Formats: sequence, structure tokens, C-alpha cells
Amino acid sequence: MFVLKPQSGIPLYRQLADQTTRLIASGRLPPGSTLPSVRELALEHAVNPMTISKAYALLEADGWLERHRGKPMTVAARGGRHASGRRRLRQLEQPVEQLVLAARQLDVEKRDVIGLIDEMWEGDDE
Amino acid sequence: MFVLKPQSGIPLYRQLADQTTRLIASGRLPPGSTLPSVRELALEHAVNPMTISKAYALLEADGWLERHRGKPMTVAARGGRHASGRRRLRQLEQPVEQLVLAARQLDVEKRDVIGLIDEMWEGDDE
Amino acid sequence: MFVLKPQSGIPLYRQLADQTTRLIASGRLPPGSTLPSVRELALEHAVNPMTISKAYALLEADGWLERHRGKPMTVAARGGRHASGRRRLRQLEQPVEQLVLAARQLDVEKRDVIGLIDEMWEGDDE
Amino acid sequence: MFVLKPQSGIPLYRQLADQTTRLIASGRLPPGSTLPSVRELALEHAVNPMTISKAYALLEADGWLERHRGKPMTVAARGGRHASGRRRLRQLEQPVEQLVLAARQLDVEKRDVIGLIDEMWEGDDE
DNA sequence: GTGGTCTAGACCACA
DNA sequence: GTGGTCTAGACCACA
Repeated sequence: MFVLKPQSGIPLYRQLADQTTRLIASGRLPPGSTLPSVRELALEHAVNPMTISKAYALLEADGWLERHRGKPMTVAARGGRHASGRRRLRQLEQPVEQLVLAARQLDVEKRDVIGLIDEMWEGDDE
Repeated sequence: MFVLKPQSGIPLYRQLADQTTRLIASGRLPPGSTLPSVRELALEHAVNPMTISKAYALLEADGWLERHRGKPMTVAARGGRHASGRRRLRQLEQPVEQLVLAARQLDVEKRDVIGLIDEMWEGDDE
Repeated sequence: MFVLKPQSGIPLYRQLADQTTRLIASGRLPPGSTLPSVRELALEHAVNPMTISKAYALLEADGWLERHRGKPMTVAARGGRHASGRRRLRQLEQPVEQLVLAARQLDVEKRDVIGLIDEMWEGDDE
Repeated sequence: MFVLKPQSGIPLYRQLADQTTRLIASGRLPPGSTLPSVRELALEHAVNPMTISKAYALLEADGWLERHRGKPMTVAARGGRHASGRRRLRQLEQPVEQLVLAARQLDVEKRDVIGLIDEMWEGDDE
């Protein structure tokens, strides 16, 4: 469900938060659905519970998640609607920008970049 | 030459270092070519000189750059050769991975991702 | 500047945050003024730096404070204006409610409550 | 009888316990009188029964309440006497302290604080 | 110097 | 069982 890369330079709690909003926007985590518990995620990814907690707190503050005492976090009724295709594309802008910048600085042609995407897309599929 | 995004979550010094190695790998910064001075870059990007210094020191330690007293940093003779297409593609793997992960979590189709790349590629061209 | 009571049942980070917004609303901490550093406050109140940090993060998220890398936190230009008397009175509603509830449950007369306030007001003055 | 504010930051069980001791001190709950059952209170305030239970257990441990098998909790004969006016005033010290601190940090005048108390006192009366 | 991130681990409040 | 608060302390990024 979540893919954390400690070496990427991006804080773990932020990776978690970003990925959660994507799963909500895609409809994979519909309003009312529950998220893994803090401890569960912490164990699975060998990460400190407080790191998970921080991500959840951030998502709650931004209206994506709801907290109910003693119960697992749930996707908020309001904040967590399935986003339109256009909105979802907008959420992709940053990683695309990063990729285009890198490709150009490396002087890699667009078709080669697309080739690489093709490969990875298939590769992860299986 | 360099594009720094303070809000991206990636440390500034790391953005600088990554971008430098790409420009070297692509042949845009051939062996012996000089880099902007610390002060120059610091001013241009409104960043503390020590941040630039740190990136340069890191690149020197890794053999990409050479430091000669009183002169600007230069691309190392050995470390800094133009990389083969294959090697350059490999340097793209991380940003591609990030993008593919984001696209899948957003449930965006591959062709839409490629469409977005097309747009950004053209857009930045002008 | 801040008065923290660990035994009060109210989380320390919340006491800090509440008191900060009051000092901002009263004009004692005008826009642009700097707050004590995390470490300074942590030492002074014998509290963990992360607790202070959490309060500051919360206040930043709510627009009261601004963070500038490597510099102390400052009161936000927009969020941090001196509040009108009416607004400040509203911020007092919760503690007043608590007091009135307690007084009634204790069957203490209003004039005795006011007497107690008089005493404490003077007492702390000196 | 009890007023629970989940958002106040003060633990529910503690609000309950504090309010009970006040009602005992004021003579409203004389020795031997019975308290609402755990279930009753839990339903009325939409709170988990264990939370009520915890408050009652705490009050029993402190000698305020007595538990008799199969019967509702009762106010203890010894612990639960009507307190003198002076003692009751002392129980008000904490909320008064909180209020005075808040008022000063907000730079609100004493007479305005008293005005607010007047309002709330009347308002809740009806 | 500044604040930020993360860990390991204790203990609390609530369901 | 759930999440929250706090500590002690290491190490990082940036000015």
C-alpha cells in the first residue's frame, strides 16, 4: 500500500502523507474507509510509531482524515472524495517536473524517457 | 543552469549536487570546465553560501569536481566524463520510479502520464 | 512569558500554543517579533525540545507564526495582528465558562468568585 | 448534572471526577446519596462506560464514593461531607488562576473579565 | 546559532 | 485494541 524510501531525501512522514492523499484522490481509499493503525504501519515499515503519527496528524489537520478516539483513523467524509481526472493529473505535476528537469540535464531524449516509463510500468505490474 | 526548489522537501545541497552530476554526465559540463563561484550561485538563488559550499565539497569528495586554490572549481578530468546513453538512463531511474509510483497511486493511465510529459517538455522548451 | 503547568491535564504543547496566541492577540508579540528558540524554552521550562517544536509547528500551520530556515520563529505578518477588545474577550470565554461551571457546582456565590479574582489579580501583580 | 467537554483538552474521566467532588463539597450530593449508574452516564454523554468506571474507581480510591455490590455507587459517609465555604473557595483556585493568567496575557482589564462572568452567570441561569 | 527528523521507549486516555 | 503525549538523545539542513 505504501512505499517508503528512507534514502530519497524526502522525510518519511511526508512520503506517507503524499501517498495517502493520492490513494484518497484515486478512490482507492474511499470516505469512511479505515487506515492501517499506527503500530501496524510502524512495524511493517520498520519505522518509529511517532513518524506515522505525525503523518496522520498532518493529514487530519488538512482535512483528509478523521480521528475518533480509540478507533482507527478514517478517510474524512468531506475531504476524501475521489478526485476528477484533471485534479489527479495536477497532483502528478511535481514528479513530472522533476523527471523532465532531470532528463534534460542528462540530455536524454523524450522517447528514451518514455521507454523507461514503459519498462517500469510493466515491470512493477507483474 | 540550476533549478532549486526549496519547497520540494529535497535538501538544497542535494538538488545542487544531483543536478551537477547530470550536467557532467550529459557532457554539458566537460572535464576542465569551470563552475559558478559559491558567491555567484548563492546570490542568484538567494541561498546561504555554505549550502553551495557543502554541495561542492560533496562533489569533490566523490571525484566529480576538483578544487584549485584561488581558482573556481572545475570538472575533474577523470570523474567527469560524458557518460554513455545507458548510464545516463540509469541516472533517470529514481525520478521515473517516483513518477510511476505516484501515477499508479493516483490511478492515472500511462498514456495520460505521457501526455503530461509531452506538455511539460514542450512548455519548458520555449 | 509562558507559564506551564504539567499537572493541569492540558498538554504542555497546547498550553504553549494557547498562551502564544493570547500574547499575539494582546499585541505583546507584534507581527515580525521573534519567539524564544526551541532550545531556550525547553531549557527554561525543563521540557523536551520536541514539545516546544510541536507547539510552534501547530502555530505555524494555523498561520500565527512564520518559519524561516535557520532563523528563529517570528510572528506572522498577516495572522499576527493585535485583536480588537471584543475578539480578545471571546478568547476568554472558555476559561470563564470553566470557572462559572466550577463555582456553581461548588455552590459558591458570584461575589465570592469575584473576590477571589480580585485577590489573585493583585497577588500576581506584585 | 455533569457537563463534559471532550474538546477542552482535559481528560473526560478527570472532568467527571472533579465535578463530582464539587457536587459533594457543595452538599448537592450528601453522604449516602446515589450516583447515576455507569451505563446511564455513558449513554447520556455518549462516552465509553469504562471512562465513567475509571472516574468512579478513582473517586472510590480517594474516599469520596463507596461501592456496594449490586447497588449504585453512593457518596461516602466520611469523605463526602459538605465542605466549609473556605474549603470550597480553595477548590476554585485552579480555574481562577487559569482565567487570570489568560486575561493578563490577553491584556483584558479586570472589570471586563468580571463583566463576562456576569453575563455567563446570568445566561446559564435561565 | 536556528528549527527539523527520527528513534526507542514509557505511560496515558479512550473504545 | 486505538491514537496521543512526552522524554532523552542522535544527527541533519540551513544561516
